[in-house]
Amino acid sequence: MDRRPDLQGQGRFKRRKMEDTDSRYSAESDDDGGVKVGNFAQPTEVKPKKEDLDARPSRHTEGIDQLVEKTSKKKRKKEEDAEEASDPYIARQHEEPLPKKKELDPRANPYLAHRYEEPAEDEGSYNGYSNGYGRPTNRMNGVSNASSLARFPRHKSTAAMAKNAEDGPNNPFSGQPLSSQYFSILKTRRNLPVHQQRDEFLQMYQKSQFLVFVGETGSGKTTQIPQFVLFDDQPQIQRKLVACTQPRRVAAMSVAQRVANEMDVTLGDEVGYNIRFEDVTSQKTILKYMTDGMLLREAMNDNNLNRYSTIILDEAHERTLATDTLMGLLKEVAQRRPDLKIVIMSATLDAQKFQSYFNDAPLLAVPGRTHPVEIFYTPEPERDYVEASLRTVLQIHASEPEGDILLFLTGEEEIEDACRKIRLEADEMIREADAGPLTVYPLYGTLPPNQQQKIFDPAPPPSKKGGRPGRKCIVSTNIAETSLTIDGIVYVVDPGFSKQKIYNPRIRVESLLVSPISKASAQQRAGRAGRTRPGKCFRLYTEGAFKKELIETTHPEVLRSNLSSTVLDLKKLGIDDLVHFDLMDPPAPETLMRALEELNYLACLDDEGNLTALGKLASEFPLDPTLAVMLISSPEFYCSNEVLSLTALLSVPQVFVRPASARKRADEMKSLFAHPDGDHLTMLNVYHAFKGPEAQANPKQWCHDHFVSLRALQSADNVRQQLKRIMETHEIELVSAPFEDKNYYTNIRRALVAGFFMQVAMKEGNSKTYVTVKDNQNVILHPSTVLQTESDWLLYNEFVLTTKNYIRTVTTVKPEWLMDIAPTYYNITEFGKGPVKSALQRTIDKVRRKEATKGRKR
DNA sequence: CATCCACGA
Repeated sequence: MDRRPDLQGQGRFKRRKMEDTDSRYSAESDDDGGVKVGNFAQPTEVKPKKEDLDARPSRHTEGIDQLVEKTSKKKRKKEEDAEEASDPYIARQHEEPLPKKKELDPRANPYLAHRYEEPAEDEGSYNGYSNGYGRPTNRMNGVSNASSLARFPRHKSTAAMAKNAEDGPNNPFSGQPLSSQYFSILKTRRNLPVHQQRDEFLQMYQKSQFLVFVGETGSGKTTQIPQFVLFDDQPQIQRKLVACTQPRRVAAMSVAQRVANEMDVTLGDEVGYNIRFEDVTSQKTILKYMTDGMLLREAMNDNNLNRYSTIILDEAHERTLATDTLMGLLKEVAQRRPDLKIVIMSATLDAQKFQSYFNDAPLLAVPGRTHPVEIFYTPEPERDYVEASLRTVLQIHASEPEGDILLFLTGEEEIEDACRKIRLEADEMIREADAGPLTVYPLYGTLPPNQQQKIFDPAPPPSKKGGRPGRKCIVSTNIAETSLTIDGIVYVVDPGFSKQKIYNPRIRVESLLVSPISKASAQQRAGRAGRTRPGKCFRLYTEGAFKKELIETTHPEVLRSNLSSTVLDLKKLGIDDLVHFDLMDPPAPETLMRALEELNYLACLDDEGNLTALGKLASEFPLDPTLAVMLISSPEFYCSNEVLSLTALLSVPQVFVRPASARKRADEMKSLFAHPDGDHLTMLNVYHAFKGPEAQANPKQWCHDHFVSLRALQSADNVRQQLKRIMETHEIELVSAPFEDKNYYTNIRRALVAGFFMQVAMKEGNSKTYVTVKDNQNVILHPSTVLQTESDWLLYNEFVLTTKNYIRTVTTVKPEWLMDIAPTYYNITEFGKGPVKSALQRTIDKVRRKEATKGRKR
């Protein structure tokens, strides 16, 4: 462990100039109806000035105009102590004698629950999903009957030729007669802005391997460009496909459906999509929409992406980890495969950066089709952005013409709180000032889907005939910035903050921080007001702050994340020389070093930084390396069935639900499942109970009654099946100790150590604080833990840095396990003097004494 | 006493 991959000399941050962009919002006069919203300066034209982009993640926390202290949270009413509830699910500690199996109430018996029948594999939901990525495409020469297309010269076609083929009478790809619906869609398609530049696009596409395509919202790029490519690239001739990647699953699915309609084919035939758990493609497929993560997975088993003739990366400006990794990979693949064409599609802001990254690729820009949005700034900085946003929303409701409101806040609690206050104030306005009705909806990712759907309900009608019109106000996290589009929004209120992930490689912690947004984000938010008609955006900061304080674009994820998973991916993608791998924004060398170090400790990389057998195996799993290593090691601990369930549970959203209205009952229900050794085993108890006959009789009711999330558990089931299949493919044994075995739970806790030995904290003296081993961070238990006893050593799943340093989802472990299972990491000579070292030394001494006693007895 | 932005495999 003394040799580490040498990372010296690669710590340069790339700096690239940002050019002026053309994306600005037109400013219109402020006199519609003579209504002026007080407290706002005149609308101003937005034109970002030239600025360098510093590639380093911002670690500062100061606000936009000034550091805004959040209003102190209302102290919650102390809830009365819950009555001692009887505990049918509590797992017994094995020190106690076990009751005989027959005496157990089946409902109370987690053992019976854990031996649930493995459900028959539902092929339907997987649609032939297979692990064999890059399987040969045995497609027949699909379009022999499409005469109009057969004459197409590959990579020499024109818009006129395409138009001719599109005009029918038969479908150029399937040969079938075209429907009347097709021709009606075709008419609207030809009105899209991109259509005007079809020839220009084709010429650039034909002459260059890389092409950067810039199109604003409403240009039609996501649906049309892949079709333009299809006519010219003719992937079916070579039995290849055109891929178009999306950062999000819903987008991949819905766009594929739309394009299938446009091309008058059945979804899954010529046009399909591929997301995790769902492969809706067939031998016929020539255009495939997919998530960027999915294409990355495929690339791991097909390093040259040989299945594809053209790859289109859509929404590249969002700079997800997968997009960035793919871009770096495609730069290399392009050299090995001169026949592969690559189109990068992005919003305007980053165009030049993409161009220069892809060897000065040609750029084509197409205007969007949106309505103008007036921007208002506050003349003075706001001290409290939550208070200011409430005031602004109410002011809009009081004095602006009809139209819905979208307010951006940072998190669930803030949003729910704001919704309550707006409702209260609005009711008063209706009573006292005859204001129109106002419906307020919260919106955030963890909200159940049926409640998320409510935001699409129409605004309320006037309360009486001829009364003032009603409107709706949506209070949302960043989810409404990109993932969800709500039509009918006319007013956007933007306080200028969002929660962002930050990674600190020094202490290996990812944390969420309320931070100022970027100019790009602010523009995106404002744009949400102009989807259906001209709108207004109220920014709760000064114009000066916008110009001077906000960074141009949000730092890409690759600069804000722990990269161990990405580094493992890159190794599997055949990138040997990470140091010279050309990422668009190279991460801090310390981050890369940390990732390599972690993977080395996990034995996924050897001391030379090469992928080990374990590393190869770990990369087969769609999991973080820690979880993958834990899962792969679990048969050694005779509990791979259980660890498989646990891994699935740790990969899905929180299983426990705790609605504000029923916190006490939710906590009571949770305590029914509590295991004295911690949260991991508690989650396992929930899962086993969920798979038991009582819960399966009516899962929805059972989950509701027990305050657990049906969605999360079903999703865990899904993940479990996928992981199980991968285990079977690679012949990783599925084994369990009998539940009566006194080591049943100990085995699982020891297996946890095999992956999470780097995430362990030790108790500090008699206080409630813990200190993480090696990184020496002071941490406390997250309030959600079920742990009652104060254990000296805890293994944690997550380090959550919010108001305090929390460790969340914890399990008690023993120091002798740590040294036994992870001897390299717990090599005592590598610890500096301190409480951890002394504690480890005491453990060694204790073990030695025991051995000695044993020896004498013999 | 007190509890996580959004995605993805």
